[in-house]
Amino acid sequence: MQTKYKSLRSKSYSVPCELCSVGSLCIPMLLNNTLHTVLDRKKSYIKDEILIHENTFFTKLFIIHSGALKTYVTTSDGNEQINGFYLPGDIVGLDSISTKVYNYTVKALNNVAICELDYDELMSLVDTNKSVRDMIFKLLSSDIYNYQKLVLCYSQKKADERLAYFIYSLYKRYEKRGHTSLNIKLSMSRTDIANYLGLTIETVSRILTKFQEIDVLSVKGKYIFIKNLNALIVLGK
Amino acid sequence: MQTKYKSLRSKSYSVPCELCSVGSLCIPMLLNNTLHTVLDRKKSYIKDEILIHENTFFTKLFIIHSGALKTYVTTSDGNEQINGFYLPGDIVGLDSISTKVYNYTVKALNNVAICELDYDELMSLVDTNKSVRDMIFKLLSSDIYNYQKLVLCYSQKKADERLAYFIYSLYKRYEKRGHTSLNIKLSMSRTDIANYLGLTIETVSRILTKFQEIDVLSVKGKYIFIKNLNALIVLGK
DNA sequence: CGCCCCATTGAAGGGTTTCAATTATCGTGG
DNA sequence: CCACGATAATTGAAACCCTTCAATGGGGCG
Repeated sequence: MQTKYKSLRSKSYSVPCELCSVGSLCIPMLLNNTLHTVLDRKKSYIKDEILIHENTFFTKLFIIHSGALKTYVTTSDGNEQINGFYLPGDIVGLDSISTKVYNYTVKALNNVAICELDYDELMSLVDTNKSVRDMIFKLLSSDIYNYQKLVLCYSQKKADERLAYFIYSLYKRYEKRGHTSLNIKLSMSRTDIANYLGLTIETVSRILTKFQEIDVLSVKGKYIFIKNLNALIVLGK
Repeated sequence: MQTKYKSLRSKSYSVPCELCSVGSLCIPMLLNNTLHTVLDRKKSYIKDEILIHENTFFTKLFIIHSGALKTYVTTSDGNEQINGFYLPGDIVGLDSISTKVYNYTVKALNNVAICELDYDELMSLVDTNKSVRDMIFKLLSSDIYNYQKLVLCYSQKKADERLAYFIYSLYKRYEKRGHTSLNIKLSMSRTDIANYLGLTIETVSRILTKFQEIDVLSVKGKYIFIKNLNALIVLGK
């Protein structure tokens, strides 16, 4: 089943629909042909294209099928402040349910395929389908859980711990979607990583060389090979 | 209306039920007398009492009526790591919907009055009542929104900015619940604040004296008076 | 009143940033 | 295909911020 998808799509990372955030919602609904309106499948955006501008009106959630996104806000001094990176299977926009607007700009880090979920129609689905309801609650809740862990990460960890945690979390997010390779291709620049982690690009660079010196990673441009996963986990906390 | 509540309860901070997180859910439901089972109102816990132990099975959400809570996990080296502080109107446990267990220990910082919401019964209410459904979604979503901002805070801010942001966010959380006083009584120790902010107690202390020297705050033990709110906001970012 | 814990203050050390220079990589055009 | 320029990444040295270690001060509770 998974191989079938792999052969059909995804030269790089993508997620078989069965492993997507929306999980059971997606495939069966499509098969039943009941929900074309809710789920607008696989819109494509090219690298650096902006999907959503900060503060525009919230209407739909985005689920990444393939590629990667970043979200950022523009600070008062005109700089870009990255909120997060989103990988295949991730869902973007859950915070906007409460604010009614998108709280950040969403930009494609490379060519992406996106499934778009109309929120209002999703809500009507929640009312009629308990498993959808439970899935959405679980999605929201696990997002909170993940953010809580992220807050701990940032409030407590030093630079090298942050970076180790960041790389390991990339690995784990891919793993959860069925990609267990120790080779990771970074979709984002060092500048983006530094910005996101609240470090300088120089520090990120220095730590990456340090991680190579102690044989935890092998870094070549945007490609990272995890030579010692356990050590990386320990470094990340 | 609000004054009525103020006179009835709350020597220190508490929230009139109309301003509680559950908002419209709480009062009308009780008045209708339909939902005694969902909402177990105003259980009391004394200072330092543990409401919930980490990793125990999740059954209900906690809404604070008066007093304050802290949540923490025990790290591998046996130390306490504080996740957050909860004030009147706040809701605790939303992350546990996905994990099915409580992800931290919940402890009373002083004598507290708590409303307890059974999750399963809340879900049946979600199915029958759209405004409840919307409220819960909004609660979950705004929690995500707040955590996103918190992640930005911790990943980017220096020690003095973190502390300024922390104090201002305390002020704002009280304000949202109807307490606009510039006098804040800290429910937690310096040690707790330092732990939570990922700083040392010495740094917290030094920054507080600095904030006094520049006439932003006046600090006397657990009491903080905000002398210059705008300056505090600027310092916090 | 005295004890203990919490908070404050000071000086030295370590980690991160800043500034500056060099090297590597990518896309473009010849 | 190579050369070139521009951008991204790496490396080094000094400055700054926060922590660590140590000592002192203060407030609450028996």
